[in-house]
Amino acid sequence: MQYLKDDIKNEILESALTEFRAMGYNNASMRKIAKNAHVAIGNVYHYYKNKQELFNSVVGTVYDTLIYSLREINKIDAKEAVEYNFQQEPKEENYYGINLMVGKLLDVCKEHNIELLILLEKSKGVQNKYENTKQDLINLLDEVLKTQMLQNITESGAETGNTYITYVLSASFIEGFCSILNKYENGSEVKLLVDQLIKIFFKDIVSRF
Amino acid sequence: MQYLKDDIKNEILESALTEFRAMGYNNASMRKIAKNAHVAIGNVYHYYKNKQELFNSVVGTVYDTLIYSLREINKIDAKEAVEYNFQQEPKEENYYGINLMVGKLLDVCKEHNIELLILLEKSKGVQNKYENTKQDLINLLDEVLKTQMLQNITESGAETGNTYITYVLSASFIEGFCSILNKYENGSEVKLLVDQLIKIFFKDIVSRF
Amino acid sequence: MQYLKDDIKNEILESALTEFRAMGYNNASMRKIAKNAHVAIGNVYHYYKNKQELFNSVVGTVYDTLIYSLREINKIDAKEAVEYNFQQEPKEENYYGINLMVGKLLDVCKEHNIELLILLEKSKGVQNKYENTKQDLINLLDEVLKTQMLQNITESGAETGNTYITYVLSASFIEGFCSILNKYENGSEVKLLVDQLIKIFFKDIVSRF
Amino acid sequence: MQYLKDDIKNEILESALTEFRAMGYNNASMRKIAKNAHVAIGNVYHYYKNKQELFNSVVGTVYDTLIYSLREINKIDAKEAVEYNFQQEPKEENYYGINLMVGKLLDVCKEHNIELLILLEKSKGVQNKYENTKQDLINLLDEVLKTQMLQNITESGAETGNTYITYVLSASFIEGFCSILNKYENGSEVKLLVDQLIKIFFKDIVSRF
DNA sequence: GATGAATGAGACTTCATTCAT
DNA sequence: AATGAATGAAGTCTCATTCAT
Repeated sequence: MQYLKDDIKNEILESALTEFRAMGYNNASMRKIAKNAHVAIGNVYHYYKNKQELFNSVVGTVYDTLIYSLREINKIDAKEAVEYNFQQEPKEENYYGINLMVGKLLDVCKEHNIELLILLEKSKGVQNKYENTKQDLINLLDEVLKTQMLQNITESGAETGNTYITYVLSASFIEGFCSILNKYENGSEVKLLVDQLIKIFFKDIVSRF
Repeated sequence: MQYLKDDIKNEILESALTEFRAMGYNNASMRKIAKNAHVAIGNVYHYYKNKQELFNSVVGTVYDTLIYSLREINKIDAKEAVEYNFQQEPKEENYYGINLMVGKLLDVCKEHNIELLILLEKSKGVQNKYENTKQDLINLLDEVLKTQMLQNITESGAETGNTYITYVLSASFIEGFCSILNKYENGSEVKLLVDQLIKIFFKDIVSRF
Repeated sequence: MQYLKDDIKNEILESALTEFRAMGYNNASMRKIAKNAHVAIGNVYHYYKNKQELFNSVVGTVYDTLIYSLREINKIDAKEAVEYNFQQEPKEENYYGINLMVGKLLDVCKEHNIELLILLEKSKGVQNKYENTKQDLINLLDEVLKTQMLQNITESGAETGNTYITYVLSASFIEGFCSILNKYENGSEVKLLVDQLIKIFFKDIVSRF
Repeated sequence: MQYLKDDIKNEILESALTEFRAMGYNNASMRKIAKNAHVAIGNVYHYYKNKQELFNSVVGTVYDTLIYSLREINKIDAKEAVEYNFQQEPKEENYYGINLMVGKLLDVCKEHNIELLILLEKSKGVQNKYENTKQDLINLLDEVLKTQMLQNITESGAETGNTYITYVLSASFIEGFCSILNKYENGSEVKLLVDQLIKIFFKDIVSRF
């Protein structure tokens, strides 16, 4: 019975994963989730208290580890971050701590691309913490860019112009990250592409302002 | 009477614009649109057959001109595009036809930031052509990058690696574009930021592969 | 095994008693009953065919003895009732057979206050005989009052007015009785209060018409 | 249209009145209400935001006037109440301010027997103020009896015994009141019976303790 | 005997759309 | 042309009851 029970839970979870990914939280239908899991609607509610908690079960773990990582990154002072990376990799691959941040991201979500994707792109309408994850991520990246990169640029004597540009870069970088997650489920392929994306975005970025 | 009728149509359109932008197609409420237009719900249906057609009327024109431009750009062979630009601007600002493409984008939508935004970000759930606009745009940009930029890279002897990276770049660039549209409604401010974004993305891009 | 089985049945019964009293028949939850009895929901249905029958088992005995008593009282002719009481208690405490009736009530339910309470106040929605117990009780009391008390009043030359007043008195007396059951579970305390209630209701009642 | 609209509202209201009276708030079905009003379920929600507000519309007015009266009665000090009545009626019809209280009750609800009945007997499960109306009424009456009647009894040297008896009397009196409301919709018939009930309950009550 | 997973009708509620006025 | 009342399918969720294990 235990075995069967887990089977059903998984089928529901997978059906939910599919539905949430396809429709987003708000437009996902509990009925459709039940149907595609070949389960009566009431049974979905046997395993998950409500839609919110089902969503929870889909993305909760990924969210928690993500948040934990973000806090870790926040704790590390900008300078330290640079030094920390310095000891591990050649300076020119450092790109202002982005590697650190994205690396942690990839570590914790290695096997949960889709969940992370849902969390970032399909959680509109959820009544709680999840809804703002993408914003939080963008804002954190924006902050990192502002405190580190912009400083370098100013020191170099160049004009930064409208500082909203760092937010734009953050948003577009996160989007690029998401489009990689969308395409590849294999962790190592994701890593390769993300590394290339970081390089293309941030190598010599000062000179392009 | 014709005049009055147009007044009402416009009020409905503006109300719809606001609602679609705020809620997206699926979660937009016809009742709220009617209410904010100070019009009875039935009267909305007098002017627009249904939600779909109202959406049509909000983004249709922008969509049509956008599509027309995309086709135009598609017609222009890669080489031509480069030459075409070459005659107008210094080569190093050319960035492989991106300026051309984005320039056309900005031209046609100069006064219709919000409509473009809705078209690109808020059309999930629309049952027709509109839903894929963003994809189409990304795909076109991807194609441009593949036919021009990748060729240059190959010629330079560098490794391109996974060619999906151009798609990723396209997606993230379009996202950056959208985040600018989201922030600024003033056309010239948008242009300034978009130009900077293009520069940051594509200047010396070959060397960053 | 027989012993164990009875243990479980009893635990279910007690849990049901609590739930029915707190929620009433309609809003009682079979799940909660099972949970509080530390028994699987399926096992409740092993012992009791359905909610209806579980209710049966909770109040059935009390109902049967109650009905039996009511029929007994009905059989006893009004005059006899008076005489019967006459031999046991001083006349002025007789109050037209009410003591007889309520006394029997108290006798049969001495140890089952709560069941009687449920039967009288919490059986709304039950699809059978039980639903009308309170009505039946009120009607019987009404009949007793009509055949005995009203006759006395008429003989005394007073006006009885609207004879529905006896029904009203019956209903309010039963309610008073219930509110006592609700407050006290101890049989002797209940008896004291009920006796006082009878006195307040029926002593010299002829003179108050 | 206005005429029609009010017709429908009334039909819904009457259907709701019937359903609430028969089933109580919790077990009343919005579908049944709609069906018996010959109206689509959605249309009920066009007129009334939800079940709660529909209930509101059924009993709200009666509740408000009732509460207002209760507060008025509370303001009047016990002694004053006696004197106040004294100037209007012969003392022996006074019965410790009960007439005042019940008279006000009857005044405000003269044409709304059923609504009052629903308020008092069928509002269990409502998530707000209404649920406790009957208790409040009983408690108020209990207070009046305790502060006035019990004092008289003590002065007379008699034993009051368990003072819970006043609560029992209050509860049973209110029940009698409700059973009258249940039977008669005609205001004057109700008044006659209620007056008789008061007399039977409270005339010479001291001597019956 | 015992378990609790599974079922599905029905609860309240929303909303795009239609239609009589 | 304009109104908004009316419709009903579909949304989330509950719960008595059944049944495979």
